[in-house]
Amino acid sequence: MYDVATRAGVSIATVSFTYRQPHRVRQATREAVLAAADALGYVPSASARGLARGRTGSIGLYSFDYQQESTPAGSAQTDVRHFPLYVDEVQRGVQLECRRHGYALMLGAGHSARHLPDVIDVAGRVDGLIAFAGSAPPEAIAQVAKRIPVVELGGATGPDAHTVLVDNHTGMRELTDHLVRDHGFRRLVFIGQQGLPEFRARYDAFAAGLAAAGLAAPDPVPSHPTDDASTIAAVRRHLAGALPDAFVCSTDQEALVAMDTLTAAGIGVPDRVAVTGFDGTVAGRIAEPRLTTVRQPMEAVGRAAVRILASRLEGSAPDAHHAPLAAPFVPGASCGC
Amino acid sequence: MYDVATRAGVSIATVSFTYRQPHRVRQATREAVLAAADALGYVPSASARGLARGRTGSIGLYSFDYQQESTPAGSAQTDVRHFPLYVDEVQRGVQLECRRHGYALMLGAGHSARHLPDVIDVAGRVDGLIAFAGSAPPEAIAQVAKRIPVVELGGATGPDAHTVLVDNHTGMRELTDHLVRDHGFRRLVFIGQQGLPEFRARYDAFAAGLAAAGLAAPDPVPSHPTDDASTIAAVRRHLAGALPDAFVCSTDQEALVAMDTLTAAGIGVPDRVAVTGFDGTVAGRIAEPRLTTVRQPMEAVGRAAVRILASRLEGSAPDAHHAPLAAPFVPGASCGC
DNA sequence: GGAGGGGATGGGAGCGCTCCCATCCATGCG
DNA sequence: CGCATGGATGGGAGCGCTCCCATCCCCTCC
Repeated sequence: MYDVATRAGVSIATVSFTYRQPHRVRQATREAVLAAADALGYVPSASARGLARGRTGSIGLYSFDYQQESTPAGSAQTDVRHFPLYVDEVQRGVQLECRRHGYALMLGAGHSARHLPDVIDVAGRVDGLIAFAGSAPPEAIAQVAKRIPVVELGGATGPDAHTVLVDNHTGMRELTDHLVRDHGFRRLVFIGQQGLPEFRARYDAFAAGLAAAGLAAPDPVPSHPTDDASTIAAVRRHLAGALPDAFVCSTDQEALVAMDTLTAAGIGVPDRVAVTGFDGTVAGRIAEPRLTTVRQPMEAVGRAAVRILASRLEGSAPDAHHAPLAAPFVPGASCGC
Repeated sequence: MYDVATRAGVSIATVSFTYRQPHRVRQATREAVLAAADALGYVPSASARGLARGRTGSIGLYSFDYQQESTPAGSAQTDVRHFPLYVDEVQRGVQLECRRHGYALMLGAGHSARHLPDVIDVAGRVDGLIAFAGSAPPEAIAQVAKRIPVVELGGATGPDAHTVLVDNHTGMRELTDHLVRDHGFRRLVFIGQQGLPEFRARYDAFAAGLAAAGLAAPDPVPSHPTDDASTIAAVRRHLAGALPDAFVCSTDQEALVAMDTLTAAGIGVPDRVAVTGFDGTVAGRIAEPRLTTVRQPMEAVGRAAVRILASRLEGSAPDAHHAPLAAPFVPGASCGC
């Protein structure tokens, strides 16, 4: 910048103004500065700018560090890793909305190796942060939230905790009703973790559906969407005795793994047992059989998250309490339809 | 940091050392500092660090600003926009490899609205940049390349221009041979732009294939992968007279649009005309009919780009001249197979 | 022709952190 | 018991930019 100023015959303040408040600089001066910058190949330092302004102009997205390696070959869903997961589809929405608002997007992920930029690190680089609940320690997220606006996807709303509301209940209830009413299933097993509000909502809807049919809801069988081994174990546990009528999974990812596990064990889906998911990922859509699921508006979730941050950052009134986004039940073939 | 230092009863230098050179600080001191940081909810400023160190620890990815809006409903491939395109799949590779190396990833995109962070802007925030050829003005990329290492995907290699080499020729040649030899096609039309080296290589391979069969290669029909309208126009131009035997497209995206256009015009693919693509995107894989194409190792391309930057940034010797990545011919159903 | 105004420009103090040196302290040795 | 030695700290000068003020210059108006 000093060089540019020298070359243009102005002070560094003027160079700065040329970029930040162009209207305050005379046309001729502005052109001279830009010409000099061009000739010198001036690339402004975002670090310096960020330091001086106190804002970086970028938003961070912190997500899971899913498997680096591909699924072992041989499984029916081998290709699954090449299709966008829930996280990826939300990310797309975040990306698009960031562009629209003119924010750069900083990506980080945790839960694994050493060198990884952790959530605090990412937080230090951005004006606002979007994080998937469970991707980072809650304390860390809370700490960050005290400094910059944070949207925790799948988390709870609180004083300085924002989230994008999705109606997890209705779709799962419909799905459950469908299994019970239309298919006449009685023995349903629920697979999935209960750690996060959104997952609890899904189980609750499931349980409510069973209750409405006069059935007792079994406890959820623990499994974690990012840990396939846990899902496999959860399914295997039910292969011994009488097979249930259906495995209702908390996420598509788990449902796909479940289908794989069953198929590998020689148990046909949906012939001998139904499997359902939740999310509506591409992988589930092209799986064979096509997954019965509840489709979250993933891109919309990502976009909404950015909008919340943007309104926070720009001081404009937040969207008030927006209505939860709808997540419709989407019957596929994996339930036997 | 000042507060942390005060609270821990040390100087700010010691706080800094605690993070950057932990081994130089006595254990007890280190713990005191970390405890204070924790209690205070200290979030280090990456801007300040970046400014002081001269490096940010992040890598930038600059790509196309594809359509914000979804494809108009009603077309057979309506869903295509929801599947990862070439760019997305490369991005996945970049993301994964960045994580592995401990870099944060900064995303930017251009070619549209006003507020968008442009390539220079992104460049100012990172230590190294990966850009898709054609996503930003060549001069801008050249300018950036003078300051930080840049990998231009699909671009040419030069003095301070890196790129990831992909063998565009072999696969396209095989594809062409397949159409001519196995299907006996004679009238082939090539659709695609010629602006970038990789696209030229594809056309050249196509032309070489025809030449080997004693056929004259028609000039490529201009079309741009990110501008569906141009592709539609290119196809329509050939609907009047005798239909060609096949439309050989420069990218999957164009091939999908071509299929759509043909279907909409009542011309069955592959019954009345064959269509082929290039890239091997998910969208092509699940299209109906499944697209005959050449599959680029997209994730590997992204990973390789990061590795090149990493070696540049860390001073280690670059990978020497790596062999071009292979891009195999993948027959589908859209050619009539 | 001079005063008054307003826009254009320059000065300069930080922004929060890193890292080179200088300083200091605790040991071990003569 | 004094001194050399080496590791542990503190001081402080920037890193490149923004933006508040002060200054200056040119115009307009009386």
